[in-house]
Amino acid sequence: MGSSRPGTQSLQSRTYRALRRSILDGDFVPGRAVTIRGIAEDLGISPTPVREALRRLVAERALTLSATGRVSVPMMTREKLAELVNARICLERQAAIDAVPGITDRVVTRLVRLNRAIDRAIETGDHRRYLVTHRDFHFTLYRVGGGEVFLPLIESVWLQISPFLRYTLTGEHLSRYSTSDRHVEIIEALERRDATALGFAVEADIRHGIGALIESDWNRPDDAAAGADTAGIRTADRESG
Amino acid sequence: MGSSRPGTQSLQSRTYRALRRSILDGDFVPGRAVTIRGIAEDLGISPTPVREALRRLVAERALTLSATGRVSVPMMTREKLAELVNARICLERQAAIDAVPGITDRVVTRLVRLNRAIDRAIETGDHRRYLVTHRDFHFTLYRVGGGEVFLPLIESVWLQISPFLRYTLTGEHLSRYSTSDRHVEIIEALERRDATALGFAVEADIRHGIGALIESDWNRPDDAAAGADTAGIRTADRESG
DNA sequence: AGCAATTATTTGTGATCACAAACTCCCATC
DNA sequence: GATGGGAGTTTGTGATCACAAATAATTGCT
Repeated sequence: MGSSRPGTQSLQSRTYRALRRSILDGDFVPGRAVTIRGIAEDLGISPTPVREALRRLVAERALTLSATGRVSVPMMTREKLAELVNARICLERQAAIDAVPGITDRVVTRLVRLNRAIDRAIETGDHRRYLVTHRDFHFTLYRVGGGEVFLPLIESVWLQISPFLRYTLTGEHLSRYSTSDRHVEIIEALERRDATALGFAVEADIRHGIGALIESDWNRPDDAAAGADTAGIRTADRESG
Repeated sequence: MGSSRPGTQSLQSRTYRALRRSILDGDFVPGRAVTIRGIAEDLGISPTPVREALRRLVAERALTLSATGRVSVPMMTREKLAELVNARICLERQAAIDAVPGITDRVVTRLVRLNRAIDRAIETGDHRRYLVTHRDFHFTLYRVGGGEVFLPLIESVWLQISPFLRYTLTGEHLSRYSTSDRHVEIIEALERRDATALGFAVEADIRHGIGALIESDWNRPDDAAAGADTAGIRTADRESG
């Protein structure tokens, strides 16, 4: 209605999508404040659609709203990360299992190709491309059996984890803790249409990918937190709101 | 900031809470259109905060946004309900299990008391009070181990199911399919701090509560759907957006 | 009467504005 | 030098307005 052309989506929607993508791609630093007018100026639009896009991301727990109304990228705490991993396992194992009946050879082929793309990203050290292909691999699988319920829930969890990945999947970790071998297990389970094995493979993939990186980063919380206004992990930071 | 008094919450927040409560309490009829200006007039406020509250509920999947931007209470489909039940089982079983370490006698006592309140609501046929106490029972449990991750996810699923309960948990069903016996199993598992048994009890409670009602309503989809502008269940109604 | 086209109304979108709370920066004071 | 207070700036909130798309109502035709 406010759209200039009929085919064009709403400004609020496009803003939301742009911000969401930035978050998933790891552009948002935990703890950074996000202002409505700031983004509005960057995009050359009025504050109104930006406000709505931000509030939507807050509703999806991708961003947090302080008691004073300020929007910021949430901090990660040890407890929260543990919960997020639990939630990922819960939801994604079920989503994968639900996908089994709908799995075709075509899907498997695509997953194999995506897995190769992930390996390439790791080899070349392309962090951003790794995040994109890795995400594509998982959601391609979940979309198969997926409906309107599980996918949004899973996306919400991924949005909450994504800003934190900046501090973990970088440099040496990226090559050392390659997840592609776990993905191979997932693919093999899919080829056999073995739901039980698939569930275990997905759980192993999640635990391996996140769990290993928790320890690696937990033992030296200073190198990331030292940098300027950004802080990676705080032990227990109760937020109001 | 826009708040007239310092202690007062934002209008948008209060509007959101009011609408959300109405949805959970079953006041919203599936298929009904919700207009921004309509609610704004009812509450005597400007459209701005109402729009934000609605968009937030859309983000939480409590309401749907059509391609034209119109907000309405979502329709229920067979597939969607199955997914919602799966999601409830996934998330709530895990939330209950996570709660076990934090369970105190005090919590158990409160759950027993809430369970009695549920029974009273069933006996007196107070549908609204049943919904409130039933919800309170579950979330009291989940809040124990609960953090900032699982509870919002679970709440989102409940918001999606709630409008549909209007067509199921009414009159005869309310008394016939009493859930309190399943709640007793939950309480007993809690008293023994038996996480495994608790998981099964929660799953049984969810399957029993929803599953039985699926059949009962599925066999006669006309009595509810016949009424005026409201429609309860549609077999497969692909929505755009 | 049934149906299509046209008009009228409703409704969402996005911009702008006023206001107050929150934040920042600076300086005076201890 | 560190701390507390105060002026200036930034920021979120909510109201209002203009506009276009969508829906509803009405008219006109067959």
